[in-house]
Formats: sequence, C-alpha cells, structure tokens
Amino acid sequence: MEPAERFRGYLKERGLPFTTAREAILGGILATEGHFDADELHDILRLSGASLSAATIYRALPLFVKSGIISETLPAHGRARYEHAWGHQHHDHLECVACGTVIEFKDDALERLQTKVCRAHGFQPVEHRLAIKGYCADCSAAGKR
Amino acid sequence: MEPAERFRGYLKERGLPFTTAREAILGGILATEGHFDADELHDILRLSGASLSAATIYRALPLFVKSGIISETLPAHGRARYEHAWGHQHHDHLECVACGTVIEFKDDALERLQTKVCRAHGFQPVEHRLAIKGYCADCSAAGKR
DNA sequence: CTTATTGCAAAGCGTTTGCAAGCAC
DNA sequence: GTGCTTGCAAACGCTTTGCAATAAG
Repeated sequence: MEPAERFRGYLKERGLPFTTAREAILGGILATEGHFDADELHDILRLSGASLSAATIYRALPLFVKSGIISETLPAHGRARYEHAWGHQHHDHLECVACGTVIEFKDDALERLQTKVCRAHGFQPVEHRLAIKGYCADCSAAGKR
Repeated sequence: MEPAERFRGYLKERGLPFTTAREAILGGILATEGHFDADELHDILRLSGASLSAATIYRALPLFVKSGIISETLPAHGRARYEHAWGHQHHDHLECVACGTVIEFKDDALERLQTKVCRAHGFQPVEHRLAIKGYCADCSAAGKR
C-alpha cells in the first residue's frame, strides 16, 4: 500500500475530509527525502506553490503521525522533527555534530540485546530510540574534530 | 573529589564568583536523586527556603553542565531535562510510559556493539543516548498496558 | 445542509536577554 | 572599587487555540 492510499484510508475510517490543504501537505511530505520539521515543511510547500498557514500544518502533522505516514524523531534546536515511517522499518541514527548529516542504520544484534536488557528488568518495551552523536567519515577526515 | 568541590574549582579556574545563588542551586541539585528540569529545580529551591528567579536558574544550569556536575538528557514535554553526571558513569534509560519511572542500566555488550556499528560507518562517536520506552514490571503487572 | 477545516491573530509555554541595582572578591 | 551576577519584565521562537468564514461530503 502506498502512503497516499494509507492516509486517505485513515481519514475515511474516521469520517475526516481529505481537503486540498491535506493533499498539499501530503505532497510536501512525500517530496522530502529525509528528516524535516514543521518550518522546513512550510517552506517546501511555499516553494511548490501551495500557500498554507503554519497553523494548518501544525494541525495536520498529528494526523500523519497517527496514520503511520511519519513519526516524530528526537527534537533539535527546540523544534520537533519528523521522518518518514511508512514502508521504512525501524532504524537508529548516527548524527554528525559537524555537518548535521544523519546516517540511518539497523543492527539486529543491537536490537536483540536491547530486548534482553528489557527482559532482565521485567520491562515491556514499546519503542526505543538510539542516537549516536559524533563526526561522520567526511568531517572526521577533513579534521573538523 | 566531591561535586561541590569540583564546581567551586570550575568557577575559580575561570575567575567566576561562587555566589549565594549558585550555592543554593548546587544544594538543590545535590538534594535531587534522579532527573529534573528547570522548573522542578525551582520548586525544590523554593521549598528549601531559597527564593531565586527563574532567570538565575536558567543562567546557572549551563555552568553545572560545563563543570560536569550534571548533563542534559532527552527533553520531555518540551522541557530540557538534566541528570547527575558527576561520579555517575554512562548509562541508558528504560522509561515507563505509564508511571514515568526511569530505570537506569548499563550493558557493556550493548556499548561494544555500538562502537562496532560506528566503526563500520567510519563514524567517530562522541556520545550516545539510548532510551527505551515501555511498561515497567509494576505497571505491566497492574495491567496498565 | 451539516460538520470539520482553514486563516488569522492572539495566547501559551519554556527559555533568553537588556538593564539597573547589588554582591563577590 | 571593579566586574560579574541578580531580578524584573520584556522579548523570543515554537506551538496551540478561539473565532468567524469556508470547503468537503
């Protein structure tokens, strides 16, 4: 199933309208590759001709999260950040503190160990988030550290 | 070395005064066991008789972070959070979404695997943060999930 | 035609900052 | 005394919300 299809289905299930604003925002989200925040999304929409108020974007974002199209990531600089979730399996992040690049990775052994730690504490995990900050290969080579 | 000693040393190194306000804030921080945010710290100080403005607390917190007494943790509910760092080795968190309890743990195998993942990506880690959200043993037993 | 959405502007919230008065050294 | 700190209140940036007008089904 495609994200657009899924989103329309989510709205229909709840009797919510698929407005032109929501259509534009969906397009804006799908046009981004990586991570984004509300303001960056607003800029993308402005550039693509759609002119929506910030309020509309802030009101729409939770719908996209609940429908599983995107998910919230760790906030940066005091702004909430989002990433694509639909069709993307769980992954963790390597964040370069010099250039801001985010490298996504997934390691099964790491996942298994986490499950093990949870079990040892009688803890029922729901989700987890691992972010490693440091210097990417390029910045490291360029002596930026 | 004790935290108080360390903090005074940090100030002295930079020719900064150890004011009564900073002394009170230091006391407030040491009086907390777990994690806290600026507002909770303010409350603790109010209860212990010291009456400081929020601005003073916000201005002091970076000094405590830089001196290594505390460190910033993942923000929650839009507020920056802190935890004791002095004398506490690195650890990760299990956060109960039902009762808010934070269980700290450390797992060497987990740490080693992370280092391995970084190496595989030519990434130079500086620090990492792992938070697992879910239900603690008590809440899980109480059927809160 | 009914109900939810939109834009606008105002309010909220945590955090930061300018300025005059007040301590630490 | 000199310089950094403090409190106050105003300013800030991100996000939320009340309200009247508007669009979706």
